[in-house]
Amino acid sequence: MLTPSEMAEAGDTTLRLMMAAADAFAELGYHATTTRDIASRAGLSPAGVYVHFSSKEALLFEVSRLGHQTARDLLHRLAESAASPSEALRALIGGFARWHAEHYQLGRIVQFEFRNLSQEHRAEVRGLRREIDTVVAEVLAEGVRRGDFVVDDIRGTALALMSMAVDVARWYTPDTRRTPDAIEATYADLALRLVGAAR
Amino acid sequence: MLTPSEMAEAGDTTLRLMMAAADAFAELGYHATTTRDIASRAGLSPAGVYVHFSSKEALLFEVSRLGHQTARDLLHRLAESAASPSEALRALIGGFARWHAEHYQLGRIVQFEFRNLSQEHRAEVRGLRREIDTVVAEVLAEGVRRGDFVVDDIRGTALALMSMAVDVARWYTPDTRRTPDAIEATYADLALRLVGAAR
DNA sequence: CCAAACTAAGCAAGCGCTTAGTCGCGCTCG
DNA sequence: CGAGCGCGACTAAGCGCTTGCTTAGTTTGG
Repeated sequence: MLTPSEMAEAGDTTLRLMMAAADAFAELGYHATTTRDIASRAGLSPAGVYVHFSSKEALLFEVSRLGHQTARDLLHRLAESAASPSEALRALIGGFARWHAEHYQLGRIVQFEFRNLSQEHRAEVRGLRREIDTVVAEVLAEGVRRGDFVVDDIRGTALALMSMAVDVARWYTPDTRRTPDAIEATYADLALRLVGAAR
Repeated sequence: MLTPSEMAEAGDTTLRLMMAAADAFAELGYHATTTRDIASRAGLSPAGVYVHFSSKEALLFEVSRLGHQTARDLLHRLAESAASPSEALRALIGGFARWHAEHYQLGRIVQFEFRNLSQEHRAEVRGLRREIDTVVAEVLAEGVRRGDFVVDDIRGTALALMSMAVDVARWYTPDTRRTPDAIEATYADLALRLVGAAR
């Protein structure tokens, strides 16, 4: 019998492969990562990858999809549990920035490896991206309607807000001085400033 | 004799190679670009690249360095010609965002291909990056000193400001709806909001 | 006639992926 | 009950191809 932590470490081989691929893609980039590298990080022979995934690109797609779904679900949860547009925006941008720090590997793949997906897979992921953008745009629209925010270009402001949070994945590493806690707090404050929120 | 536009098109072969490489790296990414691709975009045989550059990485370095220097010089010019910290910040972030749209190929290489440089070349480019960050941080500090800006974390705010502008290179393409003009105006306004500038 | 710019041909290494088979485990059935 | 069978997980070996880069030679302007 395995303890829970052994379970998590040994895990299902498919999941272990996805974690290994996420690590490698984030560290080296998709094209600089070899299938042999992924296999050895997961403790398999080079051929072992193809028992679980039909191609290297299919593995990227599964990792990218998981990342997008996780991000979308996080944002939905954060938006729903907020009492006002101001609180929602704080939670959204703070939480999203924090997520890009804590899960910077997944974040990098989501944000920077999109172009390496096949055309069909890109189309599928685009749907998830639209959902993500919509969450933010709706909070902005509601805030403007209630007079809490002063924003002339909702889509443009939403884009800039997301840019701040997304870019965290580009510079964050575990030995960065700033903690995820501090990042969350900073970006939540900055977000409210960006929408001219009444304070 | 060549007309100026023919000069620019034919150009010096080294420059033509750098432009071809910038196009290819921006479109496909460094590792997905082959030296054969760069050569044919520049109208040379595969071997012709190595008359002018010792390796594919050396070519990336020259392109990256040119991009960093151009960006740094632009920011210096913009900061110097402004009469107040508010005007300086408007010019810096608006101009930087605009630059990342108009020169999104160079921008992508500067921001997203950094990790593919050799260790020595990374160190050299890091120096240029520090200069770029310092320009923004100094404008923020001066604005805070004069009481024009209200900012508690200067480095953190500078980082977020740059993130907004840098991220333009990730999503911008020539057929984007938003024009560089509109992007400049939007981001200049957003920058002033981020620092709580008196309006 | 020489140096610099360029090319045709190709080399060694590494790539994604396949093939042919081994291993071990649960299940049937005499 | 246990011999044997089927099957999914996995590997050793390697195939065909592309890669970055080199070599040996040709062309060309001064």
